[in-house]
Amino acid sequence: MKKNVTIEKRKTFRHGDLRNALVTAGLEMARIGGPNAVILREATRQAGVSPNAAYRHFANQAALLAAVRSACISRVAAAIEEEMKKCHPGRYPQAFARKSLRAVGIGYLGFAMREPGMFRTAFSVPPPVHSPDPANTASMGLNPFQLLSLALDRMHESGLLSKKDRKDAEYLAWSTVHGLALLVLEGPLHKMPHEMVLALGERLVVMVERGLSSEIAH
Amino acid sequence: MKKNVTIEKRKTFRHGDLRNALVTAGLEMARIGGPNAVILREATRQAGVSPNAAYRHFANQAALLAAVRSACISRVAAAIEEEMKKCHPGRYPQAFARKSLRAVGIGYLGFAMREPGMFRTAFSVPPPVHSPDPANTASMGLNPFQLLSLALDRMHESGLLSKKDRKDAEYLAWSTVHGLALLVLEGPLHKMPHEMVLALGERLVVMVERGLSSEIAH
DNA sequence: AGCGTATGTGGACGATGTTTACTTAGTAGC
DNA sequence: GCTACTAAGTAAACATCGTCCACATACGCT
Repeated sequence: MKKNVTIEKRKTFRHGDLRNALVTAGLEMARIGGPNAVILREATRQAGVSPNAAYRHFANQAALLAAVRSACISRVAAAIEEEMKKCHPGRYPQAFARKSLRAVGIGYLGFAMREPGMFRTAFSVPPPVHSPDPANTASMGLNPFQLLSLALDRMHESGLLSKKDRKDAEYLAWSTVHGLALLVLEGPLHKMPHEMVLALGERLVVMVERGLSSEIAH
Repeated sequence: MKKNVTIEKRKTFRHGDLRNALVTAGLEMARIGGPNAVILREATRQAGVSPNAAYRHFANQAALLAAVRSACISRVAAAIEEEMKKCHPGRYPQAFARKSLRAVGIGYLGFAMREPGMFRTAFSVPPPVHSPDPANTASMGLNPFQLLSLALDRMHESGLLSKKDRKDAEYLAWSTVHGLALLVLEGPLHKMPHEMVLALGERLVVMVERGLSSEIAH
């Protein structure tokens, strides 16, 4: 029934790479069942090791969970990057800026839909995302928050956003997509069909783009 | 050390109101530690009853948690109502509509800041909020989602929102405030000062109001 | 009065996180 | 190359949690 992928009974007394094995196992559990599903004992089991061995690498299960969370955040960042790669700076900086902002929002939401467990794990309880912890980044070296900032900078530089409106705009923009994602993943919008979520996502980023700037209409 | 407030050793064999006592105990635990902190055994302990007694009133701990969640949602609705009571329909329907929408957003966010544990408990995993379960409502008989709908209806009726823009607007608006609340409560914005959160909340509802309608500027 | 049943009790099981004490083997120093 | 240090894994135990089973109690209906 249970396919223990990783228990190929090692022959060395030392595992060699236990810390990583535990995080990997935890990541898979998070992927399937969210943050509450990352069980310390189960991780050691999958690594083919006694429960206590984990305590040589993590202070407690919260520490393990924190490591798993970092990994999840990196995945989010990677998903956003993937989306951002699709937009190139052409001759119209404003179009580029808009596309960048949209990429962040859609990348974020897309990941949430594709990997609900990891997404929920990424954003719960005490993540030090704000401080640029390299463990949270993907290939560009930016965490999701910084990727969003980048997109907003492009908006500002291209004249789409005044300096005043640019300030703290990441919080507003992020709130929006994050809220939709969580309402769908573990909230009352639980059974909303995927395509509708994505359609709402499109409307949402438009709303953000329009709503951020105080220029047009007061 | 531990003040067991409610264990006044009953003399009747029957508790009389155990179901309620358990929910109350659970609510307090949720208030302090969020959904993960509502422990079935602890609830029975506080009610001065053996652990299994709970199973005469709830199928399992998930059922208890569901009841607690409903109570939490009611509190959210009550907080929103409180805020909505402050705005009266005057001679300017549009002003009334705007104030209503703002009331929903601010009431929601305010509750999230005041009662983080209950708020997090209210919106996690499988809440049947969508169906108008009377257990989720407050004095007006409306759950948070319906209160939001009401405010948006006022926007529409007063001409601030076209029929097209009105459609599904509750999802967009809700996403926004909910996202900010969760980012602050259990996300990366964990240590943001309260006043800044509320200031952002103000900007947020403005953004929603401006961003919802496609009339002005496309 | 008697009885059915809703309600509460006691004891047990498996699972989890965590601690304490012990074992093993890789490595650094002489 | 031997030895001693120490990082890494093991074993056994404990407290807590959710849950199941069998049993006890007393409320309220006939």
